[in-house]
Amino acid sequence: MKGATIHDVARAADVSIATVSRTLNGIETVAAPTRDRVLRVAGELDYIPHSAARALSTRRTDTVGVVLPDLHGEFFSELIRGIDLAARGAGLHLLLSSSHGDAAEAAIALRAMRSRVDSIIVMIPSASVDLAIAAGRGAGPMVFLGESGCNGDHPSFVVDNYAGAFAIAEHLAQSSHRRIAFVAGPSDNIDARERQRGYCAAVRQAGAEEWIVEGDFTEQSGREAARLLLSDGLPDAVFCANDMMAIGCLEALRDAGVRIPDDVALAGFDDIPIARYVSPPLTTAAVPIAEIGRRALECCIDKIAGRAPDGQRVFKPKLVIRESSAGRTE
Amino acid sequence: MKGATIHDVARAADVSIATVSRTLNGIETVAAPTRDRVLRVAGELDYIPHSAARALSTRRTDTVGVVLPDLHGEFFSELIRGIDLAARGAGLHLLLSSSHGDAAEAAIALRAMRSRVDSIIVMIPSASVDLAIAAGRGAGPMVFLGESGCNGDHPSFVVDNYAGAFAIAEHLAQSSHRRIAFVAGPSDNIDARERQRGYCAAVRQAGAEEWIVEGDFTEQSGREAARLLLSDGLPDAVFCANDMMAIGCLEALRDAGVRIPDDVALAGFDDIPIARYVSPPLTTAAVPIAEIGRRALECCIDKIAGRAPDGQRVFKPKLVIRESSAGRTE
DNA sequence: TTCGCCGCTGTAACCGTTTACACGAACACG
DNA sequence: CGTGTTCGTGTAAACGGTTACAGCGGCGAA
Repeated sequence: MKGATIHDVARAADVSIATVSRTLNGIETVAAPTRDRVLRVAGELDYIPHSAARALSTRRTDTVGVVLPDLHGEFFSELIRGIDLAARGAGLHLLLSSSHGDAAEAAIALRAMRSRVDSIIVMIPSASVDLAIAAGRGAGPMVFLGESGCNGDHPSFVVDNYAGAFAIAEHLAQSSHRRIAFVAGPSDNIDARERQRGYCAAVRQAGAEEWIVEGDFTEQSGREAARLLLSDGLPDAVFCANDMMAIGCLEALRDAGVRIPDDVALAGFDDIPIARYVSPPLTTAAVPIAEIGRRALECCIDKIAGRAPDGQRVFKPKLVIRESSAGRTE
Repeated sequence: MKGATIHDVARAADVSIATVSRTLNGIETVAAPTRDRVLRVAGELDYIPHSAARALSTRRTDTVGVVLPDLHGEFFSELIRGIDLAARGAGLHLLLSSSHGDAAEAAIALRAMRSRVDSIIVMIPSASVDLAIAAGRGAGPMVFLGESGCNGDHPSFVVDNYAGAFAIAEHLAQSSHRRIAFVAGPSDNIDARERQRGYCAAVRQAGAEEWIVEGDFTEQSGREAARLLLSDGLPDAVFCANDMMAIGCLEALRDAGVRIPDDVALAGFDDIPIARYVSPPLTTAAVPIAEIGRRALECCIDKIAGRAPDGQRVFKPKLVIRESSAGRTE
């Protein structure tokens, strides 16, 4: 009931614990008959090596830590799925933690993971990444998700937010929308800032004016932005810095009787699965979320093995045009 | 760089490792000046006890394992969020694993968790739960999610699928829909079977006929069910065994020019977040997913502490009527 | 025969904690 | 001034593996 130990196996197979260990780890030369006997006995006793004991001895845990700002919603679900896929393929375990957007909480989570993992995938929402780097020190190689300000001395997976946002804003401008509003993300979020930069550049290029409304990536803030726009006089198009805000915006505009895309065109960013289901389906910049997760985990594996260089891997989002912006043709 | 050990702290504070251990664990009587000195030194060295060593010694890992059929989509995201919330509140870590719906894979995951966790939350999709129970043996108390056939010798959190489905079908029947089709879930899934039973009872009570179409809980299967219904002649209402299928159904019907709820009323089950966003918003049976996750983890804590009885905790879903079924009033 | 080598196996040290037990000092009490 | 108690601390034995090193039998070559 209490789990067989290596000593139990050794006794039952009439060998020493060293031989059992060698057999089970596949390494070194163990005589065939001995090996077979050990394997048989281990199977019969349902022996599983105690992971803590092994970790203590080998300094490896076969576990990767994952620290995300939140676990809620489509985006993170998709990310975790990609990470899990790669992890189970490599026989690694996943230790999960969320920081609720708080850098201090993230630091605590990272510290707590120190001896529990071989490597860490971390996504820090705000620009204050130094705290995290300090906290994660000693927990093995760290891999960053998102533009995080670590200056190239760690691997990081980033999205080309500027290019994606530029493409979206350009697309909106091409459909003869002159007045294009932008609902921004949190000001301390680098991804959000880059998207705003892309928007500004495209709008300027099209000879239109910048029109920026505050937001914080939540559906609720999208709804509030829409109310503000409704009272200020509607633009021709609204570009929200992420899909969740676009959905909030969509609901509020629809409730106010605004037709999309006929009265106002709408676009988001990320291409979370919901984006296809809302009505009308949302134009957005598709980020390969699950693939980024998978690649990040593979990067951890490489880092643990000592290969894998530092520096950024940039993913360029794909413009996905759906009905929310495709209505007007002049 | 390599992480200070308890010996380093002991040496620096000029005490024995036993005193350091006692100080840091808060227990026993350590003289105040000694305690202060140890704490100060530990802080200066940024000492964090090695979790594997501690686990080996105490046989506790402060970690709870979570094994789910999948990590994809709204339902599991919400569930994990609830679990995480409770876990971080209790200072516990989360070891995550998905079984991809395969009972054998779930068993592997459970075995691998044996010495890594103090307790396990497990959701087994199919009825074959015995394999899992055998595999999880020795990994601490197990808590089940969903109707799983463990006959009361473990705690389990289940939804009253029968009552929820009955309520939905009754609601559809009350709106003078006579011909109500049911899109079923996988036949080896107990939740799905119970929902079907609830549907059948309500339809029989209303004096209508049973009309069952196959499905497997995926959006795709919902779409196929809709095509079948379109070719067989449409019913007055369609009740899908979960929201994802209802969404697939909705899309396919809408594409075919069917108006919802005017031509056909539609309902799902679960109340995943998307259900509110689709157009028209979906009538469904609301399951408190995140709360179930939270309660399951709290149950793990209680089980570890030796309290917490076995047996089922039943959650009764709440009927949520939205536009997809609210159209017709005769 | 003797020596060296090789293939296989066992012994024991180590990984970093917790904790039962022993021990010494201080102190109250008869 | 012994003796028993209490308080604070140290010593050492677990916990369950991995692995360097030693040992041993058999075999080929000198």
